[in-house]
Formats: sequence, structure tokens, C-alpha cells
Amino acid sequence: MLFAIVEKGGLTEGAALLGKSQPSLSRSLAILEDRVGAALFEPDRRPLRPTELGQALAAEGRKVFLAGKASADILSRYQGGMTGAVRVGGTPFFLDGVISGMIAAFHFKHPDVRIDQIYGYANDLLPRLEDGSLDLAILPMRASSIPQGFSFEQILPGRNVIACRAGHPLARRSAVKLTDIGQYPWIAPPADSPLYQDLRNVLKEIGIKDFKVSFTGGSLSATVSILTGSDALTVLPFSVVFMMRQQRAVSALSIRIGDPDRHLGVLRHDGLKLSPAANRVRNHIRSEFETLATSITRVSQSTVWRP
Amino acid sequence: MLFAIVEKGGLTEGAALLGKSQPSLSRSLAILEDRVGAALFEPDRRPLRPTELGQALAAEGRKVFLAGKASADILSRYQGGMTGAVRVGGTPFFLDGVISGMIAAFHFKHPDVRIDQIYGYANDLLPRLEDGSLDLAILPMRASSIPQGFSFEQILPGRNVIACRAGHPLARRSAVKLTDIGQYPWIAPPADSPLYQDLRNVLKEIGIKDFKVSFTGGSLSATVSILTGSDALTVLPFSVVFMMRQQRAVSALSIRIGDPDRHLGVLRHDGLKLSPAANRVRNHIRSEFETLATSITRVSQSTVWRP
DNA sequence: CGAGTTTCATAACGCAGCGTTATAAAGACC
DNA sequence: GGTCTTTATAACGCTGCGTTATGAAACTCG
Repeated sequence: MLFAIVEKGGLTEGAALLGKSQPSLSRSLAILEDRVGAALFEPDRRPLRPTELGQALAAEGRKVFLAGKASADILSRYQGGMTGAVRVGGTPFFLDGVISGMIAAFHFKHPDVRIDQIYGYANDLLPRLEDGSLDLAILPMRASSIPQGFSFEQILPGRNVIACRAGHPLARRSAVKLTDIGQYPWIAPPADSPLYQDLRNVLKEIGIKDFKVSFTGGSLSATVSILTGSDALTVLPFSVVFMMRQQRAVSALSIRIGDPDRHLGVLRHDGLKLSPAANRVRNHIRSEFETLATSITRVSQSTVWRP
Repeated sequence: MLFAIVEKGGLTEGAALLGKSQPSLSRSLAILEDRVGAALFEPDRRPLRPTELGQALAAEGRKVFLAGKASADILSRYQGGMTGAVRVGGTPFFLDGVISGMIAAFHFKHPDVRIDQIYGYANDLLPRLEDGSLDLAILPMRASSIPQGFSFEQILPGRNVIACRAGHPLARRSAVKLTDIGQYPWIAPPADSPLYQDLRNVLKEIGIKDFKVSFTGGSLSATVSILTGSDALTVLPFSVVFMMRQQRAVSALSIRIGDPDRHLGVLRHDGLKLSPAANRVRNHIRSEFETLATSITRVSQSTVWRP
């Protein structure tokens, strides 16, 4: 208050700076002078001029004022979602294959938002959402298996493909028959992943009972490395393959397999309100997936890239 | 408050730092978190640890805290009289001859107290005391002429001597007769000074009607210069001559002249309460004059220095 | 793992600081 | 001296924050 008066040279303008009324400042000043026991401004001088003591205290007040301003700034940046830490959980393949790119784009726009990625499956992520050590989880889930107290926003319908390396013998065929597939070895996703379930379902659906697993349990990049270095096949989410289309390292077989009953979405806990930054991340990811969806349909209609 | 909690690592100790109760802090924190709309501390963790946001705000709070502490320091220094500005008025001869030395000693003890000396006589100093542009005035006054609303503390009884240079023909005589004096020229103090009145009274008392004035209107140092460079005489306050005894440039004649009815004292205005620093100056001057008085009696009794 | 200790949260209550508007008074300006 | 600007005062109400008493967690330790 003292700073505002000294800075603006008067009560009226000082009050305006502080967003208060002039009488309020006047009385506050009087009370302060009374408490201090000394005049803070030269008495009876109209261009109000501070005493030495007033000046010295106003200098300290300046620091307080600036700190308050800085605090307001910190706060507004936080509340605008420009600042903060967001813990995003997700299944490894989606996180590595799709989400991390989106997060990179987000981080480019908002460099002061720190984002922690946590890898895990539903049974890991759910408790962490519950105890608040995770803000969002992005994972494929069955609509029916959403536990009480959680909300799930679907962002992409589940769709898997059989993936192979770009130059794979089956890659060029416009239609792949089931019998063609049998002879190739398989790369299995980690056994506790939903994708592994999908793989088993696909193989069961196709009718393959015995299949060679040449590699298992790795990360997405490991899987892709094996994939591109061999003629092995695997099941991958369509979106993951789609995102890798630029590298032209991986293709999807032209064979329709049953869609999984899990759909990719953002899971969060109702009890915990999201921080503004987390909300921004969530909105960002949703909009990114929207554009991804339109991009998928657009590309699918063209002949340039064929899943 | 936030800073205190973060600094001390908990509410209990933080409250102690701020001199408040723990529940007070607890609720203040809760209100703040509610207003901010975000947790400032990790929830349900016993060694209370701030959120990033809490940390950032606490850093600003630290500045506020320090500024508050600095303000308290400024204030206590001011209220202890260690800081401030004191305007001391006085008659030129006393100020130059006696007071300035005391002020120098004071300034040595309290270098942060700024002291402004203002030269003037009663008619200048009184209005300035009244309008607050002066804190104290040190001047010789008649007890009866203290105006309403002023208080006057006598610090030294008025006593004048006839002064001459140290080697003056009259200086060695143990008793000076009136007839001896007549032949020497006189140095007159400024015509508007009380000392000038004293001089006139002395001369009238002595019976000298015509007297040569060889110099007039100067400051004390000018007067002393003339005095030491000639055989001229003048009337000076005894205390001024006493203070100059170390230099052995000026002597006082061994002749008793009537004491002036003015007495040296500290004049101040009742309406204006003194600042702590001004009070310290006042007390300092009073105590200095007390020691001066005892010093005068001690020296007078010895034979080393004879007025 | 349960008892004990520490620490934080909540409740109930009261005071005072500070916000407001309306209005008077005092300087400044011409 | 009249007018305008600026500060001081008054009356009123509400919110913030202080207190003590007490309950509920969470950490510690044998």
C-alpha cells in the first residue's frame, strides 16, 4: 500500500493501482502511521512526498508488491495450464507409437508444462489414478469394464492389423489369404498386455493353433526392429502402424481381422479434479486424435498408402 | 505464511515462526488452496512437501517475508533512534563553538542519523519549530520569554567572559581593571544576535560609552581569527571559550562581568512529538552538557587553566 | 503389526481490520 | 477569492483470522 502511494505520488492514483477506494487507502495509511508512531509523508504537502522512513518502508513494500505480482503471474500461468506437471500413464505401444508424438507437439507449445510418462497396463494404472499419482491414463478399455468412480472418454475405436516389414512377401498382395500367414513366425507383445490378448484372439479367429513366437515381451521399438529385420508378423494397433507410415518400414497386411472390443480412450478418476495443465493435455490429445481420425479416413481413401 | 510452512517443513513449526497458532495456519492454508484451486502440498504426506506450485509461490512468499523482516528492522532502528534525520537549530556561536563537537561525537556513535544544523536566532528558530521544519533549537533564552506551547530545558547557566587572544597584554594579569580595557578595540558579534546585546550590556555596565568596533557580523571562527590576530576584545559565552582551551589561542580576561539573564537550553515545540532520533540527540546534548559542567568546575579549581 | 507420538484438520466463537459510499475539509491553481 | 482536485472523516457491514478444544490421520518404533 505504501509503495503504491509513493509510486503513484498520491492516494487517489495509488488506490487505483491497488484496485481499492481512496478512503480505504487514506485510513490504512493513517493507521499505519499511528502504529509506526511517525509520519510517513510530509504533513500538509499536497504533492504527497514520503518521509525518509516512508521512503525506506516503501522500498520494502515495492518488493512485496512485486512478489505479489509475480505470484499472481505464477498463478495465472498455472490456472491457464501453461505451467505444472502432468503425469500421463498409458500402455507402452500406444504411448510410444502415438501419444509421445502428440506430447512432443504439446510440449512445443507449452514448454513449461512438465509431462511424466508412466508405462503400464490397466491393473497398474487404475490404482495410480485412484491414489492421485497419475492424472490421466491413455489405454484401450472395454466400455463395460470401467470401474466405478472413473470416467473414460473414447478417442479412437479399437482396430488392429497384422503388421509386417515393408518389403515383406505378403505386403504387396492386395488380398492375403489365411493359409499364407501360417508359415511366418510371430512376434508377441508382452504377455500381460491387452495386445497379447488381441493377438491370441486374432490367431484363434484365423484358426491358427500352433504358431511360432520368435520374439516376445519387448517394447514397440524393439518389436519394430525385429519386424523390419525379419519376415515375422505381429498384431499392432492400426493407429500405431498409421503413425509409422512416414518411415515406410512397416506395413499392414491386406486382411481384415476382427476389431478388438477394447477402444482407446482417456481414463481419469472422478474424485480428483484435473489440474489446468492436465486438462490442456487431455484436450490436446483429444483434438490430436480427432485430426488423426480424419487423417486416417482421408489417407485410406487415397491410394498412396494402403493399410 | 506459505513460505513459513515450506521453510520449516510443517505447520506446527511454521506457526511458531510466524508467532501464530497451528490451527490458524492450517485453515489459512486450506483457504488459500481453495482459492488457488490446487493443492499446494502433496496430500496425505506427513513430512509436508510442497507441490511445484506451492514451491513457486513459497519462493515469492520468501521475498515477502524478508521484506517484512527488513521493514521491521528499519522500523526498530528508527524507533530506537538509530536512524532518521534531526534538524537542530541554534545560535551560530554556540553551534560552532560547543554543539557541533557534541554532534560529531553523536554522529560517531550513530552514523545513520543525519543531522542538519540550522543557524539562526530566536526569531528565526521559533517559527521553524512551530511549523515542524526544525526538531530542536539550542539557544540562550530568558525563562520569561518562552512562548506558549514551547518547552525549554536549561542546560547551562548563562555566563559570558571578555575574550582576547592568548598572548594579549591583558591576558596575563591576574586582575584586570576597567580602565585597562578602554583602549582596546572591540569585535562585535552580529548585530541581531543575543550576544551583541550582551556586549552592549557589558560595556554599559563597565561604563564604556564610546568603543571602537574593529570587526562585526562574522562567524565564530572569523571572530576568533580576528581575535588571535589582534589585540581586540570581544564578549563570548564562557562555554565557547572553555571549549577552545585546548588550542590555547583565546583567553578570557580575569574580570568578572555580569551574567546574562539568558540561559542556554534546548527549546522545542510541544505540539510536535520528537522523533526517536531527535530524542536521542537531545539526551546526548544534555548529558554532554552535564559532563561539560562538571568539567568546568573541575578545571576551574585547578590552576592549569584560568578563565 | 499395534501402541504411542506427532502432526494436521475441524469446530465454534469473537474481534478487528478493511472494504464500501457519502461528505467534509484542505491545498493548489488561476 | 472562487473553483477544482485531493485527502480526511464518518458510518456501516462483512470477511479474515485470531484463539482454544478436540478429533483424525500418518509416521515411528519395539
